[in-house]
Amino acid sequence: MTATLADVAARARVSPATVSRVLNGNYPVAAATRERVLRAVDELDYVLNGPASSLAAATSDLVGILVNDIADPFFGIMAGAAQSEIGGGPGAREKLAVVCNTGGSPERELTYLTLLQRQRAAAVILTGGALEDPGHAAAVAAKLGRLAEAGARIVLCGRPPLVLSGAGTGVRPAGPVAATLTFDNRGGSRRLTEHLLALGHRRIGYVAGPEERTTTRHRVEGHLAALTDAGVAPGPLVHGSYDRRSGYDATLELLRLDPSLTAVVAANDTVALGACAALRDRGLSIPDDVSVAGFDDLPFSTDAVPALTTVRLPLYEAGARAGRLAMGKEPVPPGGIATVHGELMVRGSTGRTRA
Amino acid sequence: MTATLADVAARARVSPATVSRVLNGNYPVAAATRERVLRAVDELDYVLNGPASSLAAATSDLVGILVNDIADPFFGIMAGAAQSEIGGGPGAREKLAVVCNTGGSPERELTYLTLLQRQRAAAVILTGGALEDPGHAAAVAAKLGRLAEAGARIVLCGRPPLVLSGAGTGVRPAGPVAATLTFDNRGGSRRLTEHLLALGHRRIGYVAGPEERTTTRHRVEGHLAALTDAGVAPGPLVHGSYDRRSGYDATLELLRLDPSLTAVVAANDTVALGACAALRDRGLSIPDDVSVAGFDDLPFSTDAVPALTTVRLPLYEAGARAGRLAMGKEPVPPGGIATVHGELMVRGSTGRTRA
DNA sequence: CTGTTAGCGCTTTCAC
DNA sequence: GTGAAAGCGCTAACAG
Repeated sequence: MTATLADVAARARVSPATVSRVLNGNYPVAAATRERVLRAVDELDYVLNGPASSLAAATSDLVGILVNDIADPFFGIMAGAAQSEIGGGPGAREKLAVVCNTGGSPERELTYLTLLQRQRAAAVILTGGALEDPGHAAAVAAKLGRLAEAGARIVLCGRPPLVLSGAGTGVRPAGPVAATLTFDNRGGSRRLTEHLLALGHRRIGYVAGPEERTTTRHRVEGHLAALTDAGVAPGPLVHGSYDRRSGYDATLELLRLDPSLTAVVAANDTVALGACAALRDRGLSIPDDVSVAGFDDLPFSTDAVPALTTVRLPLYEAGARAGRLAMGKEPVPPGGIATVHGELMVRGSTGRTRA
Repeated sequence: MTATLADVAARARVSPATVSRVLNGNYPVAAATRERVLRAVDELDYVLNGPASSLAAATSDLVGILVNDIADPFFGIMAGAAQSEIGGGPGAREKLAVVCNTGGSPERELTYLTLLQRQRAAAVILTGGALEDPGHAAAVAAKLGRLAEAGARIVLCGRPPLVLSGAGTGVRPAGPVAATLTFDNRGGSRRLTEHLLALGHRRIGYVAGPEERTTTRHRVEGHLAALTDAGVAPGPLVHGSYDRRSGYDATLELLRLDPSLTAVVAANDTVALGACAALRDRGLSIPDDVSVAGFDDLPFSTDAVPALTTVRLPLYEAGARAGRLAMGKEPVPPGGIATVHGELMVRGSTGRTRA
């Protein structure tokens, strides 16, 4: 039914090998021959058989991008940026950049990794925070090891460096991960809280992300570090998921735990939006009664009313860089690890405490 | 290096054929034998070679989901829902649901379709509005035809039915598309504008989406139909892209074209957010001076201040259904086409015109 | 620059 | 219920 490379060869009166060579463009072929082959391809409406070529070449043109939540622009922005650097690059053989949504589930993360391994993926990019469960971390590390062995380039984006288990003896190889782009969640969070402290806030509630996640922990740590340095006692802290509903509920709980709160720091912008809604519903004005701050600086944060004070993470740039790293189009940073810093964006949702 | 099926066979002291059979679970194998094979698989840490198996079986377990903008939750929600119905279904052989971001570019849409065809994808889901360029539409239809011929199940989600070219003679096959889930953009838009008319608005500006897109046209048509029925003259209309920036700029332009506007209808919620920002910056209050309405009812719309009046599209449900349809887990609707309706959500951003 | 020759690792009749 | 054998369609040496 479908035309094969042999059909093309016959029609162009050349050998299959020659057809393969012009298709892959990785070998000198006479212009006239190439012309003839290309015409035959066109006339037969021929499309290369991916599985066959992957099998023979022992590598595929699939690049997997794992995200925790595809409906969250935090991941969408990174994934889209990475994809734009991978797909349709002129010259090189077209790569198929695909995003896989783990939904934050460890099992699905492992399943996707296996599926990608099965497809002999050329590269895998893991985005966003990791689960801190040791068992799962080991399983992921092992899977990545096998992927890397099979030739896949592994890139971490917005995720802390892989901690290699075993004796921590001096110099050791970078492990299976080719490059890591880690976000300075701790530092960003710290600066954010320092900003609040500078505005006079002393009773600060914290709506944290899901427990056992690196992102959650690092942001909390930065917050606490700022408080400690200032000699201010930590306010109430409630965990939740990364959605507005969770921000809403958690803020209500925070208010219950400490009605004298003057500021709420949220795990991210989405959560902060929920926090704002809860405060409004309680009749509190932002920032006059309570200041609110988020994290990430997603596009909608500017449009919140009042606009959200937050920490801007260069998600697009980081995603694009991860994509280039995965393609080997950019040199790996020294030590294999680069830290991406956030920028404090002070906007209307935070203000001085009342006199 | 990597273990092959033959290795597993040797270790389990059975033939490769038997290993294949237990792995695919599509053939009777003695319990004891299966047990032995599974153990060998485990011990060798064996992972099936996808390309090899796809080549031999002439079909792969890849399912592609095409989206116009992965950073837009409109697509993220649908894609995530579809993926959850496809990936990791117990029993059946694990499928790899992957999302491909076209960025709204026709070339990339075609490229991804070719890449998916090359991989011998088991199914392809196209989400969101289509470009109305006849040439491109024909190219896409042709590609889908070839994909379908090769055994891929094609599902359209949130996209109008494929119009088959050629003589429109009576009964004709459904074409390459197995099922179409189309959104009633026209109807939803119409009800939204009727709502505005009922509130007394007569000068309504419209921020439309990108030109030459089905979604854009249908929403505009519904809006105009409502106006026509009410004998109200259309207000100014400006085209833009589906982002907040575009909504901001377009709204300013609308205000310039007609300073007496009392309402602005936006192409979608994101655009509406930009519109709100523009109005506020102009010192106009919502909805006292100008009412604003969006479309889609994305999660953040409830949190806008005031909360956005919009048309709720059941994106998650539609995406999930598309996923099931792609897997053949759900019967195809009669005629292959099902219309998904939107629900008018009246919230704070629209109000009566001033007396 | 081009043709020949082996497989790549798996599935699938067809026998037993 | 299990094994043997013949490819699936392509790439990659290796010659020429």
